[in-house]
Amino acid sequence: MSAREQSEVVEPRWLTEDQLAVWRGFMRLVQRLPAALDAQLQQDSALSFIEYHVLAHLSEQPARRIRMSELADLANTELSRLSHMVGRLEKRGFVYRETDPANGRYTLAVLTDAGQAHLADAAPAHVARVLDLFVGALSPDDLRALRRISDTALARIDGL
Amino acid sequence: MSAREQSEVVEPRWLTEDQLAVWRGFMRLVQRLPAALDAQLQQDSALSFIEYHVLAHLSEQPARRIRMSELADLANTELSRLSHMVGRLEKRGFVYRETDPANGRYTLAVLTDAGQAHLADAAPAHVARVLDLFVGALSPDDLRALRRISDTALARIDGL
DNA sequence: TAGGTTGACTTGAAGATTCAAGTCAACGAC
DNA sequence: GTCGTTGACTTGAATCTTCAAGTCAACCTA
Repeated sequence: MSAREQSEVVEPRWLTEDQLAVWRGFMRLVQRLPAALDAQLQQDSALSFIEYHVLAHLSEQPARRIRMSELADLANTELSRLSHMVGRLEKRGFVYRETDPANGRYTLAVLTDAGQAHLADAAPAHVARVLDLFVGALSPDDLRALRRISDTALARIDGL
Repeated sequence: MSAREQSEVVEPRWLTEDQLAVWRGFMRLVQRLPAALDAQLQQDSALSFIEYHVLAHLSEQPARRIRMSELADLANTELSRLSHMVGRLEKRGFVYRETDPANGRYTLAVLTDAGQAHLADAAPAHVARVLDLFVGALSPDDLRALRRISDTALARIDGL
């Protein structure tokens, strides 16, 4: 690298007024929508939004079990956080862990009947709120646009 | 309310396959985009995403000061969380508090020169990442769609 | 097959957020 | 003017998340 390049000052890039307005609005949504869903779940079912998703993803797996690391990816969380969280869900009897019989390096999280039942209790009100607050307002065009926007951004985030 | 109504079972509502796919993708974005921005800010400037926004909003206010409750709204957080957060920023010398001289019930948060300087240091890399990961990929149509979607959802959330 | 490496968790402490109370200034009713 | 009420914070404890280490099984590699 040349001295010229080393000392080069990168011109700061900024958002246009329009971009900034959309960005701020979107960030408002990004903070407030999960908070609203959390509040409903917490009140009605004593679950956080992520705990709900952990149970929901588990219930969709064959034999209601899946590796911790895969579950962490599905639930959009780090493994450490998931480990603590599953520990708490385990104490409540909703989940238990077992070493993967096929490979001792992996741990499987398993949904219990009590966990499945709790999820089934929680789901209707949660889904209703998702529809009322967000998804129900999306037109087919909105759905297409949002899918495209999400996919593009997620690809960029994965590429970090 | 009649006995008929009291015992009425509400038919559960569910998401279509298409809605569910979009919703899951969007929630993935909602969790991962802030995490990616947090990581960059934390690494480069020892600030969380919300702390950054607190400083940014303060710097835009006349005399770089604003009521705690207004700041909480702008930063999309609860007052209690903001109070703890401002306490930490205060310890670092980025902010201080004073009772509103116009009305003793209010507290003003004030951005210090050190806070302003820290924000100015942090901003370019943060804005660059916002552009790279998200805003830069949005077409004018995307911007319009996203603004519409955010506004609709936020109106519904506010109406709770 | 012993020794080192990698990947998948787990753990405990430190730090942050949430929840439920508590404080305090201003206001309104009497 | 005193008394309750309201609204805007603040506080401390409980809970949760993050960070840095630690453990352990499987896999290389010599």
